[in-house]
Amino acid sequence: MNAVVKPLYELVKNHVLGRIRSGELKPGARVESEYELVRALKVSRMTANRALRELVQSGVLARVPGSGTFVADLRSAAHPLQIRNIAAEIQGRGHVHRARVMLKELVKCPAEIARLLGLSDGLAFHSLIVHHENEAPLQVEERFVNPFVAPDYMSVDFTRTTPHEYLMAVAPLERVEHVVRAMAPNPTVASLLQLELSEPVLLIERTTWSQELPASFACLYHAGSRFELRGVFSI
Amino acid sequence: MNAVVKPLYELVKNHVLGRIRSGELKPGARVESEYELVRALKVSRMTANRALRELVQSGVLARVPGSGTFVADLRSAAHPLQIRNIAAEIQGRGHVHRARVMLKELVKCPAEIARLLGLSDGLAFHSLIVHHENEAPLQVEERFVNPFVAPDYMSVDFTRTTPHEYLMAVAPLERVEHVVRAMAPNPTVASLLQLELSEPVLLIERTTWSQELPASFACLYHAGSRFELRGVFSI
DNA sequence: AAGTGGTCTAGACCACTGT
DNA sequence: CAGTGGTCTAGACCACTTT
Repeated sequence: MNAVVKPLYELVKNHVLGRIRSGELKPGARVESEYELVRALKVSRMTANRALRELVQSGVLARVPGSGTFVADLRSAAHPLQIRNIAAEIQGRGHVHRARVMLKELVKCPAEIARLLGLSDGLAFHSLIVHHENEAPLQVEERFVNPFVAPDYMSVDFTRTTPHEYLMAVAPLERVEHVVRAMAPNPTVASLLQLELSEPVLLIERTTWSQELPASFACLYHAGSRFELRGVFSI
Repeated sequence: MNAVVKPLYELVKNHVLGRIRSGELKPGARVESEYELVRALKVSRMTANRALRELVQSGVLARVPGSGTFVADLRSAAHPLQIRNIAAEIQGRGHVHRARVMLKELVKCPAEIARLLGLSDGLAFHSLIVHHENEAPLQVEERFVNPFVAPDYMSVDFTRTTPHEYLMAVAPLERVEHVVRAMAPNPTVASLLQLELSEPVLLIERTTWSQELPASFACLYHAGSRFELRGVFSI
């Protein structure tokens, strides 16, 4: 096993995250000041500062100069610019990612998707996975994969590797296309995300190309109340 | 007035970004080491380190311990959230765009927005416009504008020029930040979009910077059933 | 061996908030 | 006024990659 030596600022982050996870600190509650962390954890102020700054960056905390640091209203954020995978996203927030594999099969897929993936026989790998953040369902990922691009897809353990990670490894992405929309969930998605049918869902449809071939088509469903997309442009 | 003093690490980031934007540094190219930046820009190593670390975080650079810092390969040619002009969008589909100006006023804006726009007195221009496609409401645009960036905002005829067009004309964009989410509409938005309260809405919150200043904050509401965001990445 | 990134410290000055 | 966050410095030690 790897005896992982965590950086000090990670320990500081975990100290704060622990108090939030345990319920001791609710959204809006005040967090220790940098000097309090310095005294309590015997770290330098720069280390405490980095820990708090990164927790702000990942959306866990909010800071008000001259006033204090507070627990942010819990809402997930993702970065469409970096095509990150959901597991890294969740772990970056210091939370636990768990994937539940609901389906993993070879199917004759709908005609529209067969056409999108350029499959003459319509046969594609199909997976349905629910990604959890701290045991709360965050994303339902339904994916159709081109067998010619990723022939070993069925033998991957998706509780350890996300489909996205696997696809990136076997066939580097050339092109990604996204469609984002707001919609009401269908009963299956609502149930998997533990939502009422009236609660809006943010859907990202993602098509990827690799080796000059359409590689996969994914529908990523998220609870509107627990997920947001963030992006930055700079010129 | 707003005498903006940029943090040193921002200047370091801009130094590197400038060399990338100009084309001097291509993806894969080596960037100055931390010590080189220390010597060249007369900053401390911690400052150079923070600048480079944040550029890694935003996907611009990649670092290899023991080796060096490099321009990241995966650059998005287009953003999922393209800077779109709703009027051009609609006209591009061969349809008729019409804007109804519901509000155009100078207001004391909410504290959070005043902070975002860097307004000490909290006074900002405020507009509320409904954009129609062939007489059907497509987007509700609520916008707060920094008077220091666009002092003539109140005299613009928004039935002829969109706020976005006007802002682009008077002050070229430097940076845009987006947050996208799915939500249920509030009664005002539902009524303006002619929606049931149960129909999901796609909200884009957009903050723009110009001339080194926060220029505007906009909430763009769209009927989930009539609007989607599209984007492409290429490598 | 020299260079590089990763981390950490113990100070410092500033602007702002709250009392 | 004391407390807070925001930034910055000039050192330091370490593990790693490159030469």
